[in-house]
Amino acid sequence: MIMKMANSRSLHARVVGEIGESIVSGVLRPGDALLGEAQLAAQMEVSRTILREALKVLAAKGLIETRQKTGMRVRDARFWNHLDPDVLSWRCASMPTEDFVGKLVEMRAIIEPAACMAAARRRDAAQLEAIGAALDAMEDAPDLDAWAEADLRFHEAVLTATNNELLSSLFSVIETSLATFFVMSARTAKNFKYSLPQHRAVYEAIRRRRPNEAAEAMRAMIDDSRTNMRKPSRK
Amino acid sequence: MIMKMANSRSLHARVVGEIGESIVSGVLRPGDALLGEAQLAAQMEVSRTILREALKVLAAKGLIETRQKTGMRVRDARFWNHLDPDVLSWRCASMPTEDFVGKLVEMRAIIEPAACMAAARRRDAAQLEAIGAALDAMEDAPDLDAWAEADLRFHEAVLTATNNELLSSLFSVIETSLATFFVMSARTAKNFKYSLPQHRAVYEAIRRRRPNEAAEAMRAMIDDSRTNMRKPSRK
DNA sequence: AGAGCATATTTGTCCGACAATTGACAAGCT
DNA sequence: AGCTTGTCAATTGTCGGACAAATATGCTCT
Repeated sequence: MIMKMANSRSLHARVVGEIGESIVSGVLRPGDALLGEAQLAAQMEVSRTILREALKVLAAKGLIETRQKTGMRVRDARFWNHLDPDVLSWRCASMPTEDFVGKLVEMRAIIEPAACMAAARRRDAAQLEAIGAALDAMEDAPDLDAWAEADLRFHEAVLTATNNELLSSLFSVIETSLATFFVMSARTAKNFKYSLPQHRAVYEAIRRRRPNEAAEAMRAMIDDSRTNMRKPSRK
Repeated sequence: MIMKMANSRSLHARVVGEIGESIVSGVLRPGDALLGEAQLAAQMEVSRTILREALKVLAAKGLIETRQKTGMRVRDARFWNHLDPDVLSWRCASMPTEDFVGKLVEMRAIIEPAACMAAARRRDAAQLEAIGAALDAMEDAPDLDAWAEADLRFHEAVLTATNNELLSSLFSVIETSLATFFVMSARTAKNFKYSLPQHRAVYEAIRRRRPNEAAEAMRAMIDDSRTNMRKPSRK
């Protein structure tokens, strides 16, 4: 009686997740040798075929390297695709370090104001509408979950409105940063809409096609959330 | 007599490259259905096992999705991991469009000044030394190839000096952008060192720990390279 | 002791088989 | 007729075994 239903994902997805998380979270350190394919497959209770599919995916993300006879080793962190959505989420699976949260916020502070500027210049009507719809959903959000969902949609819509898919691909970073922020500030669930005016300011600046104002409004919003995240550690 | 040596890479790497490039370059359009695994494997002259390893990697990059019974389809471009080093390089394999080059430069203009600022604040002695070494190599470069190699190292060293691995992971974008620039400006191979003073200015600002000066110097350098890239199309 | 060789171990590749999923179609019921 | 239901078939998902290729290790011979 095996309870495989723990994760409904396909087998190889489960294996990728387990090993990937072990590596990114530091259980397996760079330079460590993974046991051979055969033993690893047995330990995970999958066939070698499936394990190898998973290993190829991890290798594509830069997490491991494999050479014949020597076996597989965890690569040094500087080779990892840190921007890969999976790598990011694995990194936050076990409560992210304060250090990492700081790096996420730094990325937001670099990306989002610049994205607002680009969006204010190049957004079309439909893209503005998408941002507005997210803003409305934030305003009508009955609880923190609904707010969080709409908030993510807002920031994604802004990225999309830049019409630069390289920029919008960075949404996974913003997503991870915001998700972390939500769990860290869950206790202050009472007035979770406090940042609505700031979001509205961003929307208005983009609507009126004012790049500098949009960037400035976004910068203010990020600064604000930065200080709000420091509060818990101050107590 | 099969000439497999065309690409010395392993089989699955070759398959990943071929299919990935077909998708990213537009030969296969989003929504297109790939033939079944069996036929595809036969067409590529590899076993289904190898093909499947390749497909999993492509799926991990967001390029394809696979469902039972339906088969495999190319996903919409908005799901692609545009920042994945492989995806970036595939995109430039067949002469990148002017539109894409513009997006690459926009990314540089966002990332690198911010990175210079962070590097000026947080770099340690060894990281400064790495930047300086790359600068020296640029100065001593005998030809364009040596210059290009040192130039890449310079920008990578700056990214590394930010001590934010998320930021340094964006090097693949800068790398692609610079590589494109080198091939587009190959004709002006005579005075290929014209940007040396600008690089030196960046180095000096980082050495003296002047964030704003460093960012400004980098901005000037990017603006300059932007105009130099427009020249060919002006004629 | 050093160079070269034999060997064993590990990954790379291939094959054939069966299970699971699910779109499509046909049959039957209301 | 329209809807439901059940069967079928096509495709991916998973498995195990087999052999090839590469190479670290240790042995042998000089």
